[in-house]
Amino acid sequence: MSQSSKPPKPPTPPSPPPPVPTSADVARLAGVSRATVSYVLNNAEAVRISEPTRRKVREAAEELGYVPHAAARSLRAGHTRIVLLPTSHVPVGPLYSTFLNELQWALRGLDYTVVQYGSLGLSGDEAARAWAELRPVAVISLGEIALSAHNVATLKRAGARAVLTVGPQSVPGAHALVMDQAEVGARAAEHLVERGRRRIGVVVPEEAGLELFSAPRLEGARSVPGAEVVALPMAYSEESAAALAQRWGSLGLDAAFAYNDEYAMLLMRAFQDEGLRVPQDVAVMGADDLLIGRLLRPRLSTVRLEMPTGERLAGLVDQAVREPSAVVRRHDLMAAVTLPRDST
Amino acid sequence: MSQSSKPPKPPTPPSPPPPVPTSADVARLAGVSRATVSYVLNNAEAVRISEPTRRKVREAAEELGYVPHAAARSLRAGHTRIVLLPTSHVPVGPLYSTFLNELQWALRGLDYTVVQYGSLGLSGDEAARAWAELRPVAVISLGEIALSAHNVATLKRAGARAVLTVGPQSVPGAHALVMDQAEVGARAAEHLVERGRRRIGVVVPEEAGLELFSAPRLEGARSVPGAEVVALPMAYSEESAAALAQRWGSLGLDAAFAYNDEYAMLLMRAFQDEGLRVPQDVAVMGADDLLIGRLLRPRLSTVRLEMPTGERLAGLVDQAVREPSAVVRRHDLMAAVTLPRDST
DNA sequence: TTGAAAGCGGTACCAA
DNA sequence: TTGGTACCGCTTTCAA
Repeated sequence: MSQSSKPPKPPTPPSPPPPVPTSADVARLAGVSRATVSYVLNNAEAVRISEPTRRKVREAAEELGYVPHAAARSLRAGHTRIVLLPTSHVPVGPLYSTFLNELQWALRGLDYTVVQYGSLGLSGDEAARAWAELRPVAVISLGEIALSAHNVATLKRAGARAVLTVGPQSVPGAHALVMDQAEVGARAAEHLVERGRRRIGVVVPEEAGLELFSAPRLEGARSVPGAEVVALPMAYSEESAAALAQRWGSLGLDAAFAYNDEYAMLLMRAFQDEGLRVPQDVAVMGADDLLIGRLLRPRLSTVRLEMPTGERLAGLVDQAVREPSAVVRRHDLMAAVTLPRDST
Repeated sequence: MSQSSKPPKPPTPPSPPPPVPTSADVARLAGVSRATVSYVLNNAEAVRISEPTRRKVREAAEELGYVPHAAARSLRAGHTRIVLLPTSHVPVGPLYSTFLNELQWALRGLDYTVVQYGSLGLSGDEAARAWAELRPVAVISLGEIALSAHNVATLKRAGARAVLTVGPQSVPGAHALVMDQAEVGARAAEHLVERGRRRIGVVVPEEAGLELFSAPRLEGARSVPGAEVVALPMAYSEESAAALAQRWGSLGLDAAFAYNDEYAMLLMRAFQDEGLRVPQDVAVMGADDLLIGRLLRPRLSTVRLEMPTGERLAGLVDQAVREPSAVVRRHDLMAAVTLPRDST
């Protein structure tokens, strides 16, 4: 651009953001080559660099506040250490939070970079594409988005060495840890039948995104001999619970199995406000063994699904990444256990 | 490698993973140049490509299952659209989950890629470096990790155009949305004093990672004239609550302000099991206005901190990214409001 | 012990 | 309307 004339500047080009320091800048400042910088900062074993040089490089990097560019690095390397964890943040409870924590911790210990990718409102195809763009070495789908075989293929073609699904159903091509939600429903219904109940209302959340869990729980309950099951839609609100409790009498039911302990709590409260006694007039059962269940009076009977530890899952991921073919596509089933308390 | 001899293969080199398709592969298959592929797939406005060519390219991409490489793209572009959301998954409740959902949704609508980065167990420095490697255009710290001015500088030098903090304290260099946790404590104590209580026990969680919130809440309560405040450590468990309830009589207190509604619920339950009447013998106050607070009997009085909507925060981020200098470093304060119910 | 240079995948300028 | 090509930042042979 010519310096002789001074064209009117646009309104606010205040300061062109200062350029991000690169390894070339570090090299220049330290008076060495970019190669040397790379060797020093990565503690390359295969090459001996003199101590004075190392110091110079380290100081230069420090002075400039140099941080390597992950994208450039992985582009060159041809692969990443990213483990992608899709999340769609349904309020799924502290049990799940704790598990996520463990998992992230363990994966970081294995030198993976855990990236949670919010996929709320994306279709399976859109989500899979978006994830594939990041070239993750592994994807762990916790069942919050329904993944098709085609989606799994997309991810694998994009270099994913492992795709694990933890959810109600297994997906072709992926290593599946099947949480059999149907078993949760079955255990609950069996318990209620044992307690002499026959006509069971199963509370199904109206909230979107929970069908993957709630539908199999309902079906599981239906599959139990001796149980007559009625599906009861209910939202996670006091109003909805109150409405359900009010028409309860006309339903002719003697037990309720709620989607989880939180829905059970809402409903039990509403029952009590209606003057219904738990468990005499109506038995109430929850699921997931949340802490609140033990604090309620009567204490809430529940069904707990054993989760794998985060560490175990992290190990599974790592194994699959190292030897994708060695890991035969097992279906690890997680057991559901009944915890009888006072509400049934 | 020679084909004439057959050297013993290493145990399991089963199939070298098939290479990930690149835009060059698409170009080859479509019989065009890489440039053309780029134009077509990005719907470049500045260039007119014939319809037949477009179709050829699209079909080739489809056939190969081509997905662009985000790292390569952003390397070339010199910037990303990544908004980094550090998470350390303390079980912080549905209020927060909902907010995160809104935020992610709104940011995606603004064409940002939201990446949650699990930073559990990292120091501020380690975390800032790890984040900086991803070259996010913006970072939104929800206060789960204490960010120093130096950390903010690291991020900015790495190209972050906006660093927002939402938390109890403002950080130099960052645009801060200050959630004044002290105000929460103050509101609670004021309310209790109004109700004629003087000696207030403030429940402080023993769980790590909550100090950033709990300490200011305690101090806020201390600052209220007429209130004598005693700090009471308690873990999020029935046992801990029961132990506290047992020694309550010896403490000479007439009210409890718990860290949040969940801790309040635990404690209230333990009080009742000890035969203490709420609110006659002891007033109990929670915080955060969780749903459970309304389900308890007596209904739990609480203090609610108004969160900004996810959409508003997303807008703030976008504005800061577009015009970093235009956004003067405001301190947006979020108000705390008291919700008196039956437990006080 | 250190440096020069190629190349990872994609974009955009300049020519044709 | 399309193709050739330089370049983004980093790692890693290969030479010196």
